[in-house]
Amino acid sequence: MQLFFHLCGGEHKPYTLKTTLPGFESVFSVDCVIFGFQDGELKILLIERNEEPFKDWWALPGLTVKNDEGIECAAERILYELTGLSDIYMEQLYTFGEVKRHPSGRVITVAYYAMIRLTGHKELKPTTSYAKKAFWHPISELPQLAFDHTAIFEKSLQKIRRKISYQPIAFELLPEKFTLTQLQHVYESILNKKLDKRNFRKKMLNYDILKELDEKQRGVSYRAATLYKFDRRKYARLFQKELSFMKDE
Amino acid sequence: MQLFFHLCGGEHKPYTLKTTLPGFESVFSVDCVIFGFQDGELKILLIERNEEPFKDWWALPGLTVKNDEGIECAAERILYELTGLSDIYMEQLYTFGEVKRHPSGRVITVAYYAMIRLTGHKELKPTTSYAKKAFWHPISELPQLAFDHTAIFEKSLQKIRRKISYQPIAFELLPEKFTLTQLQHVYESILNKKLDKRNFRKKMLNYDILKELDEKQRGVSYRAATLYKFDRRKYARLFQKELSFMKDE
DNA sequence: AATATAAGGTGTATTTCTTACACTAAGTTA
DNA sequence: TAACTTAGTGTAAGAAATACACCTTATATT
Repeated sequence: MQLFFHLCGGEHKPYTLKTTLPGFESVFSVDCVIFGFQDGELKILLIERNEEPFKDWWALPGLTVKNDEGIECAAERILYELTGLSDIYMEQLYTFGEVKRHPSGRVITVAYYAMIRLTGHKELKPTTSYAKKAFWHPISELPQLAFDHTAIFEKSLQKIRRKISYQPIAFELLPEKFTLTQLQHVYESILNKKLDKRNFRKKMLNYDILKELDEKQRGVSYRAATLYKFDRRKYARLFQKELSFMKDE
Repeated sequence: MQLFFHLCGGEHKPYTLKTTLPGFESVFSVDCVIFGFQDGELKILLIERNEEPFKDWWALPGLTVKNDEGIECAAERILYELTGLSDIYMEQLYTFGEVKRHPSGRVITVAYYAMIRLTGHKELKPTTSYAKKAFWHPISELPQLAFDHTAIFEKSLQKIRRKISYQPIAFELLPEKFTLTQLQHVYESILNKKLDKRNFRKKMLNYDILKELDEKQRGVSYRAATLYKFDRRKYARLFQKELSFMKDE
């Protein structure tokens, strides 16, 4: 029954779990890299911590997994609490279990990444207690992050860079109806390189997974572009073949 | 301080952790899919369990992570205890955290996969207490596995199938010196499809990551093939470009 | 020594994919 | 109506992928 103290670990405990992390019923946590696309840039959602350790630092949103809760569910809970959204594209990224990654004791965290559609107006919910505020940060200029969160973020970026070349995840960041130029910008910001417009369109249309709509973009000055939709049916039909999107260089 | 019982979980406890899993100091475990290549087949190492639950079933080798032990280290421990090998290619696969995946309580497991060189003679060490024996099983005819281990295995296979197309993991399964045909057989058994001999060789040699040796295969009846070595230096030079191995169909 | 056996090793033509590249068209604003 | 800004389009050259069949060579057998 010494379990608790074992879990809290030996040599390094500037805080005990009991005092600093009330309700810490488990040493599993979930951290989440939430990607969004806004103003032509790839961004992630960070919170400003309201608790020790790393009070006032920026961090990835995270939670402790409840004992009767699946890890996946915990990840969905984070998203819901912060954004009010559910039914979001989300994948497990990696599990970080360095003995000393958390200064308060042994905390193993399972990292997820998610992609959400930012329509631009949608407000972030007033954040939960452990965070003062939550903000979208462009990935090109992230602040220093708490814990090993910088490493977690880097890993998530690597992962989506690879993934975007064989799975249609770019669409998760765009509104249902989008222009080819917007889509190209998503690819460009994830891959961090410029793509050729004509080649991009040719390739993308060739996959035959988009549906061209009768509708044009609205509310832009200058010529409006045609809108497209991602066509899940067509994609599913092709899915066996596993497209190779934008294999580049 | 009810922590322990929380962790052991609510509705489902045919066994208590205390009695069935002595020394169960943590609810993290590590399970490992260990791949080897033998007799032209891809195999994995399974143990026959010597303990409840799932006594007498085949299972992936697994361990409980110690409180002061990194997850990675735990994974290496499994390998070492079973095979006496260390310094092995090993990667994290996925974390399985379904609330009910373990009948004795909440056990979150981090799965790894490893690839080892089977020279054919090397004996498995007399196994540890929780296992009666350990055996190499061809992946084409696996028995039913304990817990959710079948799902873990399937995921590992998916992962290496993808990975082999962009990273040189096939070499991890072969002896240092190998023939091109052996290499092709590794690709074929991971991808589960026949490849064209001439195209395979052309492609593989084109990458320029192999070193042709002055040596021939020995001990075979019939014509001996030239031996090759994987050249890590050459590979590192090319690494930026990230080869696309055997992208098929 | 001759023959049979089994795997080793090689090249070419076709098609498909990738890349590089620049101008006209259309809608909006002043 | 002129100026601005983005939309939208095609082709040629090079690279990579595929499909395909036979001769060579080392060993084992007679």
